[in-house]
Amino acid sequence: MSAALTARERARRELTAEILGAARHQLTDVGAAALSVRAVARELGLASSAVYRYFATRDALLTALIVEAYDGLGAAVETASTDDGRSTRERFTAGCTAMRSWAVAHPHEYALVHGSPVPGYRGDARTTAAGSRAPLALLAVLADAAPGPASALPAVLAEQAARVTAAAAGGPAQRASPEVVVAGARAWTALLGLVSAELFGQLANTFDPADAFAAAAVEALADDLGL
Amino acid sequence: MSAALTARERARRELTAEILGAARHQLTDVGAAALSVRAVARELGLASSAVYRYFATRDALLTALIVEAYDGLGAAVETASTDDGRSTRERFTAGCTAMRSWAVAHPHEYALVHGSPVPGYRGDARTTAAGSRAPLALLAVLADAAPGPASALPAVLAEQAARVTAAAAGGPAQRASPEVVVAGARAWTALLGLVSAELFGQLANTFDPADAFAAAAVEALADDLGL
DNA sequence: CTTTTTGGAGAGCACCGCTCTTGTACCCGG
DNA sequence: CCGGGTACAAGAGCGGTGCTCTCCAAAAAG
Repeated sequence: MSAALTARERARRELTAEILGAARHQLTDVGAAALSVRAVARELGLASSAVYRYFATRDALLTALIVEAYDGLGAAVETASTDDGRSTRERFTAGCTAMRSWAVAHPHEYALVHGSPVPGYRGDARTTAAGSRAPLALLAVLADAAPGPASALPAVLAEQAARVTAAAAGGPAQRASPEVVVAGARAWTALLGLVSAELFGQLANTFDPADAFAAAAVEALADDLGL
Repeated sequence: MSAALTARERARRELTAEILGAARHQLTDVGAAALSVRAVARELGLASSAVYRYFATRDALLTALIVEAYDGLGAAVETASTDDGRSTRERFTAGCTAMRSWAVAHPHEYALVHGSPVPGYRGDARTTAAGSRAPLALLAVLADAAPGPASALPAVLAEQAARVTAAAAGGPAQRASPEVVVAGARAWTALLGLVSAELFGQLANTFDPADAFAAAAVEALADDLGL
């Protein structure tokens, strides 16, 4: 009964969406740190107290934006690395490049999810699920690739890798061997570092327009994975 | 004439140091986002307006803390990777491990310098100089190592690498070949990503106690560099 | 039609960064 | 040694913040 909504329920959904839209707009405009509930209310012509009927706290609003950002990043990486006849290496580098492109296009959203965490903030199940999309997409690409030199994995690492494949149940990443999971996680953190360094100004005065550096780094990442 | 200080100058220096100490204390306590000038003043029994005689703005106070953090991190990496007969690989992995240990011990300081930048903040010469210490220390270790497969560097990258060695004039990192500079920068961003992922909660539910993962990642980093 | 629920608006609390004014203590030159 | 200029702490205050409370109108439920 999706059509049988009372006027109130319709209004509630619409206003929730509008608040989220205004918050999104303000996020891309001034960043998460400067995002204020009062400004969102102002943009919509509401009293600030009214917004709290829809999002109990500023953090709840941020959480919704975090999920959106994770989903946007995950979708970008997934579509860029889909299994469509290309080689594993091409799919992997395309996924990495998509990750960087999305981050460059949405710097505040990227900072929101991969920058310093908000002081009192605790991620819940929704955010961790959404946050897994992008790394799992890359892991799915690697899942069928030959596991490089099968160095014996320490017990802790093997067990943690098993946790990852368990979380990926149902997806193609489930097939990844523990060695590949660990290598994939390394590659993912390296990619995070590459993009974060660029966006957070760590490359200023050195590899500043970072396109060439990022391209080389992604290729080197693929090399290191034996692709 | 360091002893010939007027009472005012002495008081000024002491109070500046005390303010910085209180700010440092509050930073490690509640993090940069929640650091407030008023709380610093409260901790010292001052009026908040008095603090502004010593630091013109909250950002100025943060800048001082940023320089401190960069210096602490740089010193840790430098001492851990000093040239004392150990192999290049050992010095490199020790430097990487020191970087992670420092970050784990000082999470808020690490987030301050390598997390999402403060909205309106612009780093000045002091911060960039201090910020170069740690990566340059690692580059110094790599400087004399054989440059891996000498893949022809794109012109942009070669020129940017030259900028790095120029900035390292006088230090041992100056001797690094462009290929080594690029490889070192890749390793540095990878290390940043590794530590950031751990500290910022990106590894939650997967490689959560990250000691084993970090150790494996650092070894892999050394492998990839051909050490 | 009455009662209950819902969602606005507005005032208010405690905090923030920062500025301005005011009164005092110090420093220095005559 | 003492008067003028200056550095400085304090306090009030401005405009902003997140969030809570009360109040009231409108919608839903009975």
